[in-house]
Amino acid sequence: MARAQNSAAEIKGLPKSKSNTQQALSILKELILDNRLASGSNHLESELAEMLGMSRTPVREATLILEAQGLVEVKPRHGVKILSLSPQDMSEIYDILTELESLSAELAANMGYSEEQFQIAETAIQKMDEALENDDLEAWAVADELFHSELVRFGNNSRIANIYRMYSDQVRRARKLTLNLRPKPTKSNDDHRNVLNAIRDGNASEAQILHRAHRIQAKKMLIGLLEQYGFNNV
Amino acid sequence: MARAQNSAAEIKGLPKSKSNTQQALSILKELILDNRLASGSNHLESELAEMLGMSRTPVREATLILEAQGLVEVKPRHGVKILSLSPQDMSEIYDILTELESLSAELAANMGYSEEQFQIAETAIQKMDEALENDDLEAWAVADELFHSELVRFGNNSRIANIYRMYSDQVRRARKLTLNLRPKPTKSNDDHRNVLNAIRDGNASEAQILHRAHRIQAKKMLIGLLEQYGFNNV
DNA sequence: TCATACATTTACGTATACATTATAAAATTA
DNA sequence: TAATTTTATAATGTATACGTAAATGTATGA
Repeated sequence: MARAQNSAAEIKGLPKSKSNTQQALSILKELILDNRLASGSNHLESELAEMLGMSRTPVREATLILEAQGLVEVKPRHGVKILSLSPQDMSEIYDILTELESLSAELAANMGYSEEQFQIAETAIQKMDEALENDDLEAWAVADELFHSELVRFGNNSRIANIYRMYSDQVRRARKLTLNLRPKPTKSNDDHRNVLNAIRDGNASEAQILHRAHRIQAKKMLIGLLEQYGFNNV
Repeated sequence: MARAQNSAAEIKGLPKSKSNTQQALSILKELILDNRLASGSNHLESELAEMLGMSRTPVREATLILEAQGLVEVKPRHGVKILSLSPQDMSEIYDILTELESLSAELAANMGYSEEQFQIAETAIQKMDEALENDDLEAWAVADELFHSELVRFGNNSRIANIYRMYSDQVRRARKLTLNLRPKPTKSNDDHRNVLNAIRDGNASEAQILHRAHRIQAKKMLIGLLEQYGFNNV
């Protein structure tokens, strides 16, 4: 049955044939983030394997990795449980990202990057402006995410980048729900610009303080919405 | 060959028979942290499987988890590579822990714990004092670690606790090397006491600031030693 | 001698078979 | 009926078989 090798890729129309384990990983992640695998639900290995058109082995490996990343819990005999994202969970994640991104901003300011290296971040900010003018919140969210990931990259701490990557999926998941409920993020754009300028100027503590403030603000807004609209188990 | 089930446990004399995957995980972790699997070295799955007295399957699962935790890198055809802990790596880890522990201190101060709940932390500090009097650095390190883990527990953020757990192994690894080189940690004890008092008093920003300062100090010392004594690849 | 093509080896990725064991259902007893 | 034991079921954990492909070695020709 080695012919089933690429079936999952074929079904999903994914680009290239990574290993089945990697495919299972990204597909499952996608399903979880889209809430097509509902939070709190349990799924047997064999069930997932069948769904993905591969054997249990790669699925099992994928779930173990997902567990290490905090997206699921593997409960022997109950299948893998999709963990939920309560406001409490989001609060935890936001707190962590606030600290680590702010630190990144601080580190970035001390790195002394050249103007050229700010290109992507600069573009991201511009795109956010454009998106706002066009009332295209989707595009805004994408650009916003790009800015944040650039910031983390500037921090030059690979472990922070890993942690960020780990949680960014879940942040995206929460954001998806609140994107159309939140006020127009005009202030966000200003915040970003100020942070970037502080980094440019090599003003580490300013960069850190500004970014932290921005994050705390964003958290308050998001958690408020999640609670208000009762997304208790996303 | 299902009789090989517990052989690994038997060999190592471990407590109970968790799954082989879990055993492989903890044994490998131990070997890595003790540097008995040298940093930078590569090991084939089959080699590790034989060493642990089990088949490739659980070993493979364990290495995937270890990879997700950042201790190894799985390189197809080259085996799993034991990642090294350069001063740069330790610097990254310390930076992260500094932020997250300081945040924990801040959160802890806002939680309003009762005196009773500080029991363990209080004991830890006392043990650190005793250990210093007896010049027992091992005992000091154990108590110090206990204090830090209590602090993280107080923060009441399960994800921070996870991250902390993930890196604490590596911190221990580095500390092992520097424990006898560092100056007597008398100031550390004072620092801890002050942080705990600030938490007691519900003084969040003070707790945060004190702990951050403590951490930054510790980092400077540790990294300095690592560089000075040339532990470039622990 | 060097480069290139071809053959060989071997480690990995995956499927599958099987052993183990937790759960639930059934049966027994008080 | 309720509690307890037994049995059956089914899902997991593990071993193993095997195809595939990467890395290495070998041979050939320039």
